[in-house]
Amino acid sequence: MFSKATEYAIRAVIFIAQKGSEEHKLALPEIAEAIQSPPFFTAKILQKLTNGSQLIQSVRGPNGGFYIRPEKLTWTIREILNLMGEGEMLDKCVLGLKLCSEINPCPLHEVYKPIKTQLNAMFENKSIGLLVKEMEAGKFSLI
Amino acid sequence: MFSKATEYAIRAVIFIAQKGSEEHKLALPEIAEAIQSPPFFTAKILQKLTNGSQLIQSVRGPNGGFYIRPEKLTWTIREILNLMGEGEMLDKCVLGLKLCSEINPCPLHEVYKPIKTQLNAMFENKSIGLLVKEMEAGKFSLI
DNA sequence: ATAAAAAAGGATAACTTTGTCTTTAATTAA
DNA sequence: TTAATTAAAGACAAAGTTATCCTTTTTTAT
Repeated sequence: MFSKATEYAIRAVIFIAQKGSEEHKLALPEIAEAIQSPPFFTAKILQKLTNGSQLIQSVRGPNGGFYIRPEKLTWTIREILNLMGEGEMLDKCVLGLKLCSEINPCPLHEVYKPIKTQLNAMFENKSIGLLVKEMEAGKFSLI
Repeated sequence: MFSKATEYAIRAVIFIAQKGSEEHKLALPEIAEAIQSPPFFTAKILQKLTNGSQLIQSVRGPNGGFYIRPEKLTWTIREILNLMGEGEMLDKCVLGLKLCSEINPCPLHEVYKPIKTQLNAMFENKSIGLLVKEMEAGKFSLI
């Protein structure tokens, strides 16, 4: 459904939100280990999430690492998708038609419409903070 | 959601089913034009759909081209996905976790479950023949 | 038979994604 | 102030995807 990069991004953000804080930053090797992702590649991905939007924070040097500011916990998966450049996937035609729309629908348009609505709802309703809370409840895993 | 190759494959099959027959085969340029795909690339894709499964038939030489046997009209989009090697996408974890399952769920597993069910139903219920009938009803487009 | 038409098959190129490595810059602790 | 630590940045490599071209094979019509 998504690229590897985006999958790693979502998992990393959830892990950082759950285990990190300004007082206890998480270093790259720990993150990559936790979400089972290639460390150097993960570094590149995290840069996308720090640079413009500062969805996550990074600090260099000893005891440096990554953490997320509490106010960012209201952000949703959808925001991560947007930052990774895959947000539009949720708007696009399932058959890749450029012109697919209500007035010029592809053969799957009508069936896919309610599913697309639910996909959008899923990614827009699940905030990072909510996911962390659910993780704390002990039910979920990142590997 | 799917690769370009798979998108082209689905569109091509629908077009061939709708406009072609053993008596009136469709040549590659006509197919590529109709579904707005790159001709040479489309040729490669159609080979995948002829070779093993013979989802579509091909005939070389003058008046040759592609068509689909009537008995193949009961096949569904899911079969096309399988032939294109993307069928497993419908079974996989939305976060790409290898171990995600009912007993080791990822944070999105529960929300995604009913959506995945609907995606599977969509691709397994829409037979090629049904899609053609809906196209005939005049509502749908392939470009 | 021969020429033309069409797909099949193979080679290759362009581009993207994924992944790794090295150097640089920033920060901290001693 | 110095050394160690950590992310940032850039270069690069490997693999996969998308796309094009060329030659071969098959088939048909003449």
